[in-house]
Amino acid sequence: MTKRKGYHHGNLRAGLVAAGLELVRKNGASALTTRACAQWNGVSSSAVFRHFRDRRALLRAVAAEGFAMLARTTAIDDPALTRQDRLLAIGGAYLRFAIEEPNLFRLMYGADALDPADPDPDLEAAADPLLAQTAFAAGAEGDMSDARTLLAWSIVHGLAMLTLDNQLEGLVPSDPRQRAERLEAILVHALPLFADVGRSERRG
Amino acid sequence: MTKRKGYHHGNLRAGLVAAGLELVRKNGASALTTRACAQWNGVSSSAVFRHFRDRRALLRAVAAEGFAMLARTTAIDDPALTRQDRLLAIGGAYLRFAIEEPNLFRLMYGADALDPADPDPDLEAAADPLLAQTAFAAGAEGDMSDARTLLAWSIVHGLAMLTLDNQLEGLVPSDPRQRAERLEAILVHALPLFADVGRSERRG
DNA sequence: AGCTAAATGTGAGCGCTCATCACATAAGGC
DNA sequence: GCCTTATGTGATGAGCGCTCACATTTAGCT
Repeated sequence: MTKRKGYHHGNLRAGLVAAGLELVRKNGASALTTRACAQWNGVSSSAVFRHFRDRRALLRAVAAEGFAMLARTTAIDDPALTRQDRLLAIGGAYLRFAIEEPNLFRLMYGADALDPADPDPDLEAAADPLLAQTAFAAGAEGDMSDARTLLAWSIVHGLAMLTLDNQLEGLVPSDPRQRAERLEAILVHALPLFADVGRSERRG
Repeated sequence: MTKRKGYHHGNLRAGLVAAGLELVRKNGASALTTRACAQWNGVSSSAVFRHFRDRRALLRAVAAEGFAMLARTTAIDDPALTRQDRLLAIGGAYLRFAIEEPNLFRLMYGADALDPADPDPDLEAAADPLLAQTAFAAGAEGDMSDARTLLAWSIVHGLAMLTLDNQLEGLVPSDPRQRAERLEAILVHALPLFADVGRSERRG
C-alpha cells in the first residue's frame, strides 16, 4: 500500500500502475479493476480517471512497464558471444520471462491493451528495442522486416504463446524450469536458419 | 435471429453458440455477453445458464467451433504434394485463417476461454487433429513432441499472433491478402529445417 | 389416456463493474 | 493575498454475470 501525505496522493499515477502491475502479475489482466487499484492507493475510485482516460489506458501503462522489464532481461551484448549464441541467449531470456510472468506477458501481447484503432506510441516504443536487437542477432544486419528477423522472433514468440496457453501440455515438461530448458533446446534446432552464409557454422 | 416455436426454443444451446460466434467474430470476445446471446435468441437472459455453467463455458463452446473451422481449412492431404509442400500449405491455411478471423483466433488461443485449473476435454480434442497432422508433415513421423513438430507449429503460430496483435505493423503489408502472402513467403525460408535428407536431428 | 418428474424459460434482483457528474480541496503562479 | 489549475470525493447511471423462486412445457411411466 502506498501511503498518502494528505488530501493529495503525491504520485497517484505511478501508484496506480504499481497496483495494476501487482494485480496483473498475481491474477491476470481481468483482476485489474479500477476500483481495486484505487483502493490499493487509499483513494476514491473515481480518482483513477484523473490520470487515465479509461481502464484500458491503465492496462496499457502496465503493459509498457512489462515491456521495459522484458527489454531489461533480453539486453544481452556480451562481446564474447558469437552472433548465434547471442540470438540463443536472447530467445532463452524471452522464453524464461514468458514462463515466469505469464499473466504480464499475455497482457503485453493481448488484445486487452492493444487496439488497432487507437495505437499507443509509448507502448510501441517500449516494444521496439527488443526487435531491433533481434534484427542484428538473426544475421539480418538490423533489417527488422527481413525474413530471418521475423522467423527468429516468431519462433520464440510462438513457443512462448503456445506454452502459456497450455497448448503444449503433455508435450513439454510441466515444471517451469524444465519447460524453459526444453524450449531452449528446441531453439537450438532452429539455429541453422541463422548461420552465416558460406560457412556451415554449427554450434558446439 | 433464431426463431422459437413456443415457450421452448427448440435448440437454445446451438442458438447461443451461433449468436456467440457471430458476436466474437464481429467485435471480439469481450462483446460476447450472456445477455446479448440471450436477446439474439429472443430469450430471457437467465435462460443461458440452463445450458452453460457460466459465460466462460459459452466462450469455450464458441472456441471449439473455431477449432473445427480451422481444422477444416487445414485438412490438406493431397497425395500429389510433397511433404514439405503440404507443410507449407497447412501453414498458409493456418495464417490465412488467423488473418481472416482475428477475433475468433484470439479467443481460441487466449486466456478468456482457457483455464489451466479447469481443462475442457472437448476443447482439447478439437485442437488435436491439426497438431497430429503437423507432426507428420514436419517430418517427425507423427511425434508431436519432436522438436521439428513444435518448431513448425510455433513458427506459424508466432507469425499469426504477432501480426494479429499489430506487432508487425510497418514490417509487413497492411492489406490482409498481401500480408498473408508475405507471411507465407517467410515460411518458405524455414523449410530447410524440415528437409528429410537433412540428417538425424536428435531431440533432447 | 393420465400423472408425475425432469427439463427448460421467466422476472426480479444482488453485487459488482466502468465511467461521469458537480463539487471539495490543495498547490502554484502572479 | 488571489485566482487558476490540478487533483480527489461521493453520488449516480447503465451494464454486466449470476442466482433465486416460480411458471411452463416436454417426456417417461403405468
